[in-house]
Amino acid sequence: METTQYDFSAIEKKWQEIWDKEKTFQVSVNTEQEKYYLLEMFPYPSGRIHMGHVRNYTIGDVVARYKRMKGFNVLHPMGWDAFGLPAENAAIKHDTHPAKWTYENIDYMRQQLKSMGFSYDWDREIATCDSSYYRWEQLYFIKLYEKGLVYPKVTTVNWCQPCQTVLANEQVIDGCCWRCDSTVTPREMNGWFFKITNYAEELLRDCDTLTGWPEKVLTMQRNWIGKSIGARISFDIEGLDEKLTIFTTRPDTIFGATFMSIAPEHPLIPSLIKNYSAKDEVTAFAEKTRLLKQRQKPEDEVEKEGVFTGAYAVNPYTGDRIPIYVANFVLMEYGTGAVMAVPAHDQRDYEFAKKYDIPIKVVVQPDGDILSPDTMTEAHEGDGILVNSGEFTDLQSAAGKTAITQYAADKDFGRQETTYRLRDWGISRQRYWGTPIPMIHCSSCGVLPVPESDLPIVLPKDVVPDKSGKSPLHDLEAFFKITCPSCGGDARRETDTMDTFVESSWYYARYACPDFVDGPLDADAVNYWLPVDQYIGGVEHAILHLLYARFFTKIMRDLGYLTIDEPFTNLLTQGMVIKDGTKMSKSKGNVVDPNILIEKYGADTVRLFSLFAAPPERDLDWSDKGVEGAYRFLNRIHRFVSDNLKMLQDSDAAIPQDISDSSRELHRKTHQTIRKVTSDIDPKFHFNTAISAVMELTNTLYSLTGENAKILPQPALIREAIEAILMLLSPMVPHFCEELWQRTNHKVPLAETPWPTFDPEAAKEDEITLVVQVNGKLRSRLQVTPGMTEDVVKEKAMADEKIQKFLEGKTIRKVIVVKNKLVNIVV
RNA sequence: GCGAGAGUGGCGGAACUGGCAGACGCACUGGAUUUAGGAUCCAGCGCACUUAGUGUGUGGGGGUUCAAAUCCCCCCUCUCGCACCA
Repeated sequence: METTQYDFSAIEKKWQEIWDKEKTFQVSVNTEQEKYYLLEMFPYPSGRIHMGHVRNYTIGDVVARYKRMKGFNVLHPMGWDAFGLPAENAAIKHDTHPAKWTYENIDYMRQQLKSMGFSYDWDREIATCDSSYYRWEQLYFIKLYEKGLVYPKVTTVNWCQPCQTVLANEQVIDGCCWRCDSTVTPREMNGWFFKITNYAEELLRDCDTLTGWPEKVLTMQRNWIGKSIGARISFDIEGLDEKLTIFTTRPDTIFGATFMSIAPEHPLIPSLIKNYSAKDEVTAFAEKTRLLKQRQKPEDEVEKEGVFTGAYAVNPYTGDRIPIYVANFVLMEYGTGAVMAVPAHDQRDYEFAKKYDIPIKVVVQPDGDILSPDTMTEAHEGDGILVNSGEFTDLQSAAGKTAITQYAADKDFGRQETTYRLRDWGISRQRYWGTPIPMIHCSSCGVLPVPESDLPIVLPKDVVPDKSGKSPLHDLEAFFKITCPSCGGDARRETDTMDTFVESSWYYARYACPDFVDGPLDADAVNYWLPVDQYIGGVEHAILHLLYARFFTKIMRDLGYLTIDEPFTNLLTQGMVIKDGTKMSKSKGNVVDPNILIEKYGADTVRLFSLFAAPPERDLDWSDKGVEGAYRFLNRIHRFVSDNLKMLQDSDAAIPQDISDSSRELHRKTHQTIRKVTSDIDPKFHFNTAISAVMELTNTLYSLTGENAKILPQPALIREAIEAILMLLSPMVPHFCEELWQRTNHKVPLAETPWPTFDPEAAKEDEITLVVQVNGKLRSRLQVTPGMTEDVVKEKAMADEKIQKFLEGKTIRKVIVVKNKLVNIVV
């Protein structure tokens, strides 16, 4: 039983040791050689690798090994996204320290990755929780603070009283804490922000340069940035000195504004309702809405509601009095928190107006239609010709927008404005296991940065988070009690830590120079290796991580550490690994443990199946039977090599001049396979079809040498075919191929062997099958030599017996000949 | 609701620029080998029928074309993302 199956565990162990010992994949800057930087998203050290990692890293490894064979100097590093909340939770649960938990996980997972045979330069390994890494992040922070790109701001956060901590939005479930289930309350807190909005325009514009990114990801990023061009217009408020400023993308509809809606949090509310008899009602409504917003699930569709404030704005174009409402659908965070409402041309405003019996005024008439407030059943949001719009009447929407905005600018009550949905990046976390924020609060000097010479601010390791969930830093005097670097008085160190997305925003650059001590980045190394030529990871990071990383690249560039504008030239977002129709998860009990598979079939089989089952960007449906098929295929090659070892070891056998038909057939198939596999991998990454091509070659090899074969191909050609198989598969199943390569008497390992090239002459078919159709229906096939003239082909096709049958008694109207492909006879 | 992507055998998936639909693998069926099982090898395998053949077939309907999985229009379903963004 064992005799027919190859000994993968011995083979894999042997080659992993060789790669480790000889540092096969260690690289350094070499300006003589073209570089290729391949990067997969680094993992969070959660404990053990899962099938998603296996797939991601296998895809990357194939590309890295392939590019190496193509002669590139390939940088292929690996590291750990090692800060984060799970470590704190695990520490609390298992009564240990986050650092211990994290480093133990790293050790275990490193060994797991090694057992998969990935071609990493392990000398460049990074753990972001190491102060030699995050110290540079603290430096960036200070430099950005000095440039005004980092600033403190008080915002509303999700606060859980029992847990004594801020929760991220994702950790609030139905308005309650995910951990203790108590109600989350909004709380005003001071936090640090990165001014990513300063880069909104560049981040948007440069999307157009990312031609190697999936359109889907770019679309998501563009939507997230959410640029819109419109007008900012100030309305007078009756009886008040203050103005009500709104943002609109439809200034052309301003003559149709019949009310104003403002957000429940709008700061003007108290002045507006000051003399209003029903002001308590307004306050109550605003309060209620604000609370409701906290609770509500994002997918809930809430009915539009509002309340009149008793105040009126004045339309600067018409002089009309416009009632001001507080409305539950207006967001304080976007635009100015106030909107002019045009029920005739905005669906939300339409619904609101119908509900509260507010007049509807049509100011845009669509082509070939006449709208009337009495008959319309929904808002007309499209373009048209302006009506009832004073001097702007009869303009097209687009022209109207410009003219109306210009008028406001001339009269100084408005201007054109561009807004973005993107908001500044709040990076403060009230947690322990993260990079300390290098700032100081002094009662006399205010807020000031830690002097650069005092960096790094090392996260103290002699404390442990306790069950309260509160970060121990907040109470650790030894940490926070310091003297002010400016006045020498008592001061308090910032005890918040940074969002872990900060670490992953620049790790790709640090890999170029992981041991550099004179600064975050070594210019020579970074200029040589960056940008990343190919980045591979899950699509779930399409916005957050990838946007932050792009932002950080621009920041590092503006700080003078880099010269590139974008970090990742090409991006591949691989699909999920699913089983039985759903994502693998513990709760569904459909998790496949890579360790068990490696034990049973070996890493090469696991790699092969992850590549074969689906193209990378699609979801991969895990199938235990399919894994066996992959294993079977490797054994099939192994058996062929073992059975013909003597012949295959004869490296002197030359390809004879006069080769037999079966030799020619094998020779041709070999070169066709090299051509197909190469074009499938580069640039398409279609490993599944590449593998199937090698399977075909293997099948050809078996059928030409099997019992039914009349004349065996000559040994040199059999050796050529096996060599091709091993070279072509070596990026995918490296241990297996190296071993057989060595056994067949090759002295230089495959890792140092160039990728094979195909001989076009050898790949050329000397006979092709020509399809003959009558009226587009397949009726016959002809074996012909390539390159026949049209006339000869026509004649041959007409003469065919089967075709004759279909032509009988019919008139031939037309004959179409597609060279070397088909003949279609129309009757 | 808006945006993006996808619908092909029993299953995973192939099919370059419109030109033989279903490569390759899995499952299944038959045969060989074997004491047996496993492993291996050979053959078959979209569906239907009157089965040497013919018809039909790529979510549904229409269209362009000598020729459509592929291009155009309408519809249906699924997945993902955004979701009161003014």
